[in-house]
Amino acid sequence: MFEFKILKKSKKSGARLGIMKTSSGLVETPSLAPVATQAVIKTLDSQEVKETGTQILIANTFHLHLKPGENFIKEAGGLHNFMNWRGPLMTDSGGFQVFSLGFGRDLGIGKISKSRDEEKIGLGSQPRFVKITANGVYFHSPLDGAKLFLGPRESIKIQEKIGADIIFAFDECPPPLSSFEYVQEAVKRTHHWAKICLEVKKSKQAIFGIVQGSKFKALRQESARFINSLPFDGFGIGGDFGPAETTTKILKLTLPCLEEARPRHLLGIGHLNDIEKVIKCGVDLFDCTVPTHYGRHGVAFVSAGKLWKKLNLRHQFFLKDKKPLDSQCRCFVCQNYKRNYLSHLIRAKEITGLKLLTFHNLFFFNGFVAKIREKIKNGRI
RNA sequence: GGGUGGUUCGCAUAGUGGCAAUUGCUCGACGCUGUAAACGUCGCGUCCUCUGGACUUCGGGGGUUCGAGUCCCUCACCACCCA
Repeated sequence: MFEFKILKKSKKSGARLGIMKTSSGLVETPSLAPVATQAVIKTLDSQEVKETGTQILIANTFHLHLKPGENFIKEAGGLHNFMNWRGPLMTDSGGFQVFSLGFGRDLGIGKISKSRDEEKIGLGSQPRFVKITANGVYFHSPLDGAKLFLGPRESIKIQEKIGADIIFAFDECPPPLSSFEYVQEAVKRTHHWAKICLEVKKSKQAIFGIVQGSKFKALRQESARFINSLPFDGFGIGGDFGPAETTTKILKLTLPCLEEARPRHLLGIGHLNDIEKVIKCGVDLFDCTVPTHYGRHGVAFVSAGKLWKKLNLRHQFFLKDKKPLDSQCRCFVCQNYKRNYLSHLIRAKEITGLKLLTFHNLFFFNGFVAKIREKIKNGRI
């Protein structure tokens, strides 16, 4: 069962307020999907994740295939039972690992352009440790080096066994330093794979097709039109969008090529700076590791008047700071603990420190998005 | 009193005669956007005109040597063993 209902469309921007119905419950959109790569939000249990206001999680096909393996999850009663998360779940297809374990690893870069880097990836380039072919991708397991192959058929089979409510088509996430020609080929592969994913899927899970095209407007639009022509339940928009300032430009050109009635999930974008901007472009869902990842690295996102700021609790300075992490925040961390203690825990590498910051950051991000939903409702954006 | 081993960057360590000198931790700075991520990169004697240069270092003092953290003598301290 899968439905998406748009409750309100903004008159001031492309923002939409909606409800996504899945077999496991509702998701108010726009929403953040925190990243539970290994069927867990690192440091938190499912009950705690719920208490952060999280409505939907995204787990990872590639990593769960390696460990514990989809068959174990299936035998455990599917991902929901396995991890005791009763709400909506998605699985990413493994397409991001084509990048992160491939060119991302080779070049030591993330998927977002940092500057106007020169294009280093030309047509026909291959990463060192990953081989990309027309039918799929050969990987080496980051756990033990074992060879493995993942293509559209494999990814879908695995995702069916894992059993999330929403699954993603297998795609290739091209690196930000790609040339036009390289991305063009990657988009072709992704489109070819998208069709296969739809053909082989037998389950009743919802499936989202992924739009690629990097920073190239023509490719983005072509990809959006193509993916839109296929009977996907929703859309993922992946890859990079060039330097920060071009992200919204590209989204504004891409999203109108997608049927309005189907939800759009922006893959892997969700710094606080980006969230409102992308929602105004018409994004309904997005996932991002920033709140959890930064939390474990000692950084808390907190209110600063109407805005926000980052606090790096690793700094000794905070050992003298007796204020709550965020005096405007109603989460249990901010109700019960002070910055001096949190800083101590982080500096002492205590696991509870990582947990408390993870909890707060997720609570903060979810609250941040909830406020944006309010703004759409009230016609303020 | 005798013997043996030790004394190197905040701590712990590596150092064969050519070293401002290893590694780990601590400390500091920075970075993390579909998680190879409780992680990574860099710095950590002093100073400077800082992709390089100058100066001062390896418990103290003396010696051998072109050159000593490394060899010799001596003193101090620490550890263990024997009285």
